[in-house]
Amino acid sequence: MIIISFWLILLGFTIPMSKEQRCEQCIVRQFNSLRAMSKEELKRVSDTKITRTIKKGEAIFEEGEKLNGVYCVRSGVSKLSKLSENGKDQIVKLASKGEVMGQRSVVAEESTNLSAVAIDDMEVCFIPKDAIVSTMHNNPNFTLEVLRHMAHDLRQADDVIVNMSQKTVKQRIAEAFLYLRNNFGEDADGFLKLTLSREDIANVVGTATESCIRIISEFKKKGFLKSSGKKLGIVDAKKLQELADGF
Amino acid sequence: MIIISFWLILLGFTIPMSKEQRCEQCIVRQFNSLRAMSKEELKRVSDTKITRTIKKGEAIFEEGEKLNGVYCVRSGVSKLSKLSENGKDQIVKLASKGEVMGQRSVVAEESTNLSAVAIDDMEVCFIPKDAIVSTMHNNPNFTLEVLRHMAHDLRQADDVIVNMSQKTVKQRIAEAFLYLRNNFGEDADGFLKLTLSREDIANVVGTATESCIRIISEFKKKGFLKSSGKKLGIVDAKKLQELADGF
DNA sequence: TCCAGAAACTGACATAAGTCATTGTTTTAG
DNA sequence: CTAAAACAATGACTTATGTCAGTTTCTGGA
Repeated sequence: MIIISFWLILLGFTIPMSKEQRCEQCIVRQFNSLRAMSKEELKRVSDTKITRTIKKGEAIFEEGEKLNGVYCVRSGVSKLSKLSENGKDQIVKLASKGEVMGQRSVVAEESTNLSAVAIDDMEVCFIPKDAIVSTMHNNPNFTLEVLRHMAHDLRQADDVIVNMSQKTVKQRIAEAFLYLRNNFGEDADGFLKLTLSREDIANVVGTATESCIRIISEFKKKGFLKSSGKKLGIVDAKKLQELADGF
Repeated sequence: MIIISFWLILLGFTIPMSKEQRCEQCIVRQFNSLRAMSKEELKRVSDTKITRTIKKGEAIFEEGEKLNGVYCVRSGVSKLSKLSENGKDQIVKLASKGEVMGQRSVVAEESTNLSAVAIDDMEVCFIPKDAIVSTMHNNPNFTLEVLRHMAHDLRQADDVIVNMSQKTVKQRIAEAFLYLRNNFGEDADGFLKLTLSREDIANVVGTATESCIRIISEFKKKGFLKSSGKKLGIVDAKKLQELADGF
């Protein structure tokens, strides 16, 4: 029995941070190695950072590009997606404040397999490859922490594969909503803070937009969800959870 | 356009080896770091190995177990699978000669999320956690190589997720056969060397056994596959490839 | 403020894939 | 060698999901 929602696994998790966060903290936290990076290393990373503003809908990088560094999200949310052969986007992860995008490509020295597109207006900072690579060469503990983090991610990818191939679209949509609430929160009126288009939700769960809309409508009719304009909110989390778990 | 078959990605790849292979070579190759491990380290790994024989159908380890080491396959083939909530097994990888099982759990210090069951009679050797962990602590290059390997795997896991959610069962079965031929080879008569049950094939592609059987029958009727007893062989690889790519 | 384009929604329909039941065919253990 | 068990095959049927086509509702910019 899987205890942690697989959407939580699929989409990663947000790391809470103060407003005064610095980019190097993104790296440190994402790589899970606060103690493993020395002061000088932190400083070097900090010195080389470049901040960039990205408008809603704009791309940060595209599938196939060679990245010569990683991007750390300071504000806003980005979708990391991959184009399938039939022309559909599959969203593999939603990256928000404190998360790093592009590490895998930098570590493996391959071009990215994912595109990053802003869902909101965003602010990201760029950390050049060299800063990371040289730290890894000089600091074994840092590398080890990164390794642990990746082993963990890899293990969870298996869970996603199982869920993708064995849960119904309805179950996956129910989980997606619970994930969105748990990770991006809800406002005072009980609506989800992060508003995704139906198409984006469909691309997260890997289904057709129409199917997604139909199931959302059904959930609204049954009183599991509510909506107001573009905003969606969870009414009956328990029922959604039951549904996601297969009754 | 994905060039490498995603089954190749999903199931990993076999590393060719001589009969005189030693377990430490499994580790070195799997971790892709022949040059990164010193002689003494190799010796230590070699000294601590324990060889075990496993009969067809027997489990090497089960989902949820804590592993205190990794297993290296010397002969035979093992399926690494995960039980889904609805009681079906999803095969995530087929591990054969030269491949290491359980690294992720050891590195991440978590219990396994996968079960390993022998498809053939097998011989595996066990390398205790300590041997690996101490090498990682003392040899940064080794760790770095392991990290690169994992970053690569993680990237490919995304591809599998996309294919699982966006290809039809027929496409996935076609790819599975091409994968089996490319990675386990065929005998003089053109039959696949590795014979999987229909149920196992179904569990690899994530479908019902009956659907799998039906599609295999269809492929035989159309002259893409041939069979003789339990053995299956590819007749028209080009057609299968076209089918897998979506015509 | 109004309009154009995007997004959301709905219906009708086709098709892929799962389930259940039954029978035939191999394997394997005794 | 034979019987029981496991595996493969097939038909009939249901259900889930995708596709196409069209309508309504939002939303941002001139």
